[in-house]
Amino acid sequence: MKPEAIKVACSNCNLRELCMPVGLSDQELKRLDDLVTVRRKVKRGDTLFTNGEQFTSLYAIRTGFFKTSLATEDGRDQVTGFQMAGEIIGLDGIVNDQHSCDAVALEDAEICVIPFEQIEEIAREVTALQHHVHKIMSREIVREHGVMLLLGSMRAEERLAAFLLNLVQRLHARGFSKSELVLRMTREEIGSYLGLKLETVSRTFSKFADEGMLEVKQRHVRILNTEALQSLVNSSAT
Amino acid sequence: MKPEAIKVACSNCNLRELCMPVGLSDQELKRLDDLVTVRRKVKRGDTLFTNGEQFTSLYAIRTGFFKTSLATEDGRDQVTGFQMAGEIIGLDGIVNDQHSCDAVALEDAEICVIPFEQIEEIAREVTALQHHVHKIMSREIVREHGVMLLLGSMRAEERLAAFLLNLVQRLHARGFSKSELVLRMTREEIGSYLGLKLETVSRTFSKFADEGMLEVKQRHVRILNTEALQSLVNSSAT
DNA sequence: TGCAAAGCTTGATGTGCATCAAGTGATCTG
DNA sequence: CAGATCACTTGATGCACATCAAGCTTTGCA
Repeated sequence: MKPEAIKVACSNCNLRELCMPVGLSDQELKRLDDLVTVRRKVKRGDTLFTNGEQFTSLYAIRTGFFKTSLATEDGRDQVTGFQMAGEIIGLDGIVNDQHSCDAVALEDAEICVIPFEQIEEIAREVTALQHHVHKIMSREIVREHGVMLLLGSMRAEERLAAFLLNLVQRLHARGFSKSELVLRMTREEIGSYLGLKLETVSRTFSKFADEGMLEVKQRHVRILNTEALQSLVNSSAT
Repeated sequence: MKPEAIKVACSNCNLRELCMPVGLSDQELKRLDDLVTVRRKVKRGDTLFTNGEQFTSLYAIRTGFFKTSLATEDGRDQVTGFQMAGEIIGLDGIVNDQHSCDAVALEDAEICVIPFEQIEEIAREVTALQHHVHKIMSREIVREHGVMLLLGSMRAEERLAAFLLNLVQRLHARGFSKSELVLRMTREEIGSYLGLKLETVSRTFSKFADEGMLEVKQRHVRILNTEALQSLVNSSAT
């Protein structure tokens, strides 16, 4: 079955309100359906795009889980984000017409391919889409500010607590539990994102478990004391 | 003299090519002139906008130097960037219609106020402006990826070297020296940006000077060995 | 212009996280 | 399903940077 054979339309997508503007007229919705013509499956471990690759499209995640990361010639590797259903990736590619990071699926995923030229074309006509695109990009900028705060001023425990709370909050917004989650990434990937070594991540998980804040079984995490985690995050700074 | 009394127009601004799209027709340029109707002076130490303040406009820096920073209730303070002439600030405010960081002038500055609603309106008609706005936001996202790499994986010397090279490169693009610069910010602000304490910043400056890579007299810095700094940045990662 | 405050440097000491290392438990694959 | 690989945990040790402290220089303001 060719990808085109799947009925692809934003108007009947149950993730629409996550990745597209709401409150559109029927006519505007119809315009929107022109945006997405191709869906693509990405297997776990495969890349959606890589650094240096030509930029043509943004990608809306329908299912699955991604990481984006930056690799330098000298062997550094920084995970810049983890993305889940309803989130948009690829914004880094706009400025130079080529992607500047890698996007790798951490579990089997399905994504909507949204050619950026079409986004711009339709955004000129549909004000709500135009504004939505601006908001998505602004949101990413603000998110990264938060990561800078985390990397620049927090200690290991605070970083991991903030990370877990953020993850669970986003999952909750998608209908999952407020307190239980399955990590899709390794300790090393968490560490890379948080500016820590994998051993430190592991130790901190153990410490949280010892203190009764978490239950940790490999990648299964249950949060037992959200408040305690929260107060770790906004506590004691210099 | 009221601000309006100053002749304000992008079409005859010598910074145009830094903050606005190039290659426009005369008619498009005329449209662009509608964008900026107000210039504002900001004294050193004054804020251009603050966290929580309603978002209405982006700001193009004509002269002067700014820092943006994030302050949390618990006393953390993270400098998220330093901005100079030709750069645009305020993008953080779009997503929630209010600013999420503070922008403070580090020297007397003059900025162009660009109401965001007008940007969106004109961007619908002038494709080049639309694309330009997207690029500016994407560039900021990519820049922050770089900062994440720095904060997440570099040691103190590497961070400071990367910081200095970035600053001097941006200044050079504005016609200043490739090797000499005057820092507009304190050691503490540099430290906040780089995730270091001011003492560490100071010591690292001294170390670079001892090794003959820099000449440092307070805020006056002369780079004596760019290559050495550069090779520090892309060296020895784990 | 003179004093206070702010900014910077440098030294001594402490500590949070990295590094090195070894072993166990999960997961993949032929 | 057996062996190999990968992921994770935990302990011992080391080091880069933070912290604490003191003195110096520059800047700003009465």
